Amino acid sequence: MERYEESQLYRIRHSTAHVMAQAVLEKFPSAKIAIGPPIEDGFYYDFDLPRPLTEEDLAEIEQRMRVIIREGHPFARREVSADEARDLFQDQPYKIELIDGLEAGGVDEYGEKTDEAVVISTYKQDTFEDLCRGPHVADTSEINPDAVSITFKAPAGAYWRGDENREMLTRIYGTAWQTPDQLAEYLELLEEAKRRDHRKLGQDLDLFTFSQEVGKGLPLWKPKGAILRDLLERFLRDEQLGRGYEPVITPHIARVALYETSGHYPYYSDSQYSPFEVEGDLFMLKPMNCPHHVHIYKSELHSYRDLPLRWAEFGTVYRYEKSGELHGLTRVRGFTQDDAHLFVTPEQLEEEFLGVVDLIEFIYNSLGLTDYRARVGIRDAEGDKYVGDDKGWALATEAIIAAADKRGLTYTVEEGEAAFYGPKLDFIIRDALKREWQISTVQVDYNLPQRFELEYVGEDNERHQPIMIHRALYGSLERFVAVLIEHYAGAFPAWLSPVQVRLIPIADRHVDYMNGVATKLRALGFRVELDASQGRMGGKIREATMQKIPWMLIAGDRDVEAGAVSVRLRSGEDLGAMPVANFIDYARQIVDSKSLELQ
RNA sequence: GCCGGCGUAGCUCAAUCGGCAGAGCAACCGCCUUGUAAGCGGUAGGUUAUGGGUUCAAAUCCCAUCGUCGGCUCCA
Repeated sequence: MERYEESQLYRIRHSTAHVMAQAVLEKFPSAKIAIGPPIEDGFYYDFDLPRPLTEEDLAEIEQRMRVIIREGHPFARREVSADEARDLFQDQPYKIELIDGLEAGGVDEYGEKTDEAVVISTYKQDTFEDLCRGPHVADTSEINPDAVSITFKAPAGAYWRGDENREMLTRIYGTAWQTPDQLAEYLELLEEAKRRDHRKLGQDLDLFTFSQEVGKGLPLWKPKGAILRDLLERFLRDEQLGRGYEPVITPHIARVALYETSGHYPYYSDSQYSPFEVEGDLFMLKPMNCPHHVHIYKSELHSYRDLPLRWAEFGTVYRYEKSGELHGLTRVRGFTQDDAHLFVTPEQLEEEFLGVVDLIEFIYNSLGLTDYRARVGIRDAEGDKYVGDDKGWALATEAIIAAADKRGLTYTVEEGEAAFYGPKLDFIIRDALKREWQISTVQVDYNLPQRFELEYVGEDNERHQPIMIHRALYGSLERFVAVLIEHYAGAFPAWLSPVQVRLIPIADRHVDYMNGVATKLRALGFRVELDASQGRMGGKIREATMQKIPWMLIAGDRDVEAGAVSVRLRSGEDLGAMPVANFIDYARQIVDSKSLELQ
């Protein structure tokens, strides 16, 4: 496949960014320009502007861009010396800073390191010349003015060079495509994402809520959301039991000293809540479960015959997130991990690691999350944020890559993505809208066992150090539920639906019959609601459909007489009348098999 | 945390230039007794996020705080 960076679309977007900068400078001649690269699905350009932008400004700039594009200006490249460049951009302090950097050969305009000899080049279209390494289209006529938009997304603040200690600039986002149809399709995708937004569906479907008085970033699970989450927990818990895991339970606070030993405290101090004093000792809310589990291990002497130990806990942890970073259920200040720690011998490492990968893939497939990729996160060169010796890191990294290869996973290796105590294998799923979410993680850890002096007695009667595998499949339940809500657009598979069956009597005289059906279904474990409210059947069908309830069972005189129900699916499909017993057989099969379909 | 937008009934939204806070849905009460995506009528629901200021008069203008949305950054 053609690399995005080499595609025509990339050049179009990069060039449109320049056109936008020209239009902005025409409107605000005193504006300072920073950088304007193409990004996934579009581009942006950062400006230092004399005043905040309004919607009218954006519309005006967009119109001006179309005019510039239609005029058909060529993009002219030229190479300049650093001094020439400084002269050219003497009124542009951000460009000067970039030029200085380029001259030093350190970084390119994206702030990335480069070893190549740096050639400073500019591109000029019409009246606008920008420091840029390109590439660009040959002429603005290659841009379709009707496939460009900058009004589709609000401008936003962005720090110069992403550094929160530097100037706050105004970032204008744009998108550009080759045809207006592609633009329309993209905008439609954004609309669909809005419709699927878990925050909106969470409210519409009564799953969860937030309260200012409780505190931001602290989700409150309503009954329908709680049952959904509980079903996911039960599903995994049962599966884990069948795979030799044992549950453990640990409290929500611990002494600060625990995290000093584990090494978490210094490394993650800015995402932890302030410690509090209890009887002269410092405690804190637990930011992670592993040190607790480690101490369960330490509570007795283990034999190699005990290993592997697989201990799992749905452990709630608390981490400080800056207020501006909170987002629905995906970024919260307290969340529950489906955490587990495996204590293994070196000989068991690969098999146990593969066992975790197998569980991950089983869960994904069960939920219809079939589009995912793996990522091996290793430490980066500098590495002052890591603990442990090189030998342990090398062993752990080799083990992960060997296991991933054996499993036949396609994966990428990315530097700087490791945990502070070890390398890891992450699973990233793509949801129904092709958005990526990092969900599962498996980590190999030689360090915590060392820091906590864990041991087991080997066959040789000597003390040995076990290796720990940290793993989470859902990651955080909150976040996972959010991803599922958006993936399914709120229409959960029947086994996960908070309400599986809505009973709709056609007239009041059918309510008694429906009560009997409800009792029968509930006794079999179905989650059932009877809509005995005033109103027409049509309205009740509409209501149940909007609540995305899988099955609507409707009964009037004909059904009562026949001991039947008329079955309608949320998709609108009418399965017609069937004896209640037949519906039960059919629905049980769908639910028990965790089918992703309703028939 | 920072930049910008927004905050009106449980939900979705209206209220012209600063001039009587309103509608639909939901809730509640009735009527209708219904056959596959909204039957009809009524009742109730508000310190317009909070606090201060300007004004004869503030949902509307100004300041602060809180929340929220879009980003930046980070995410064991």
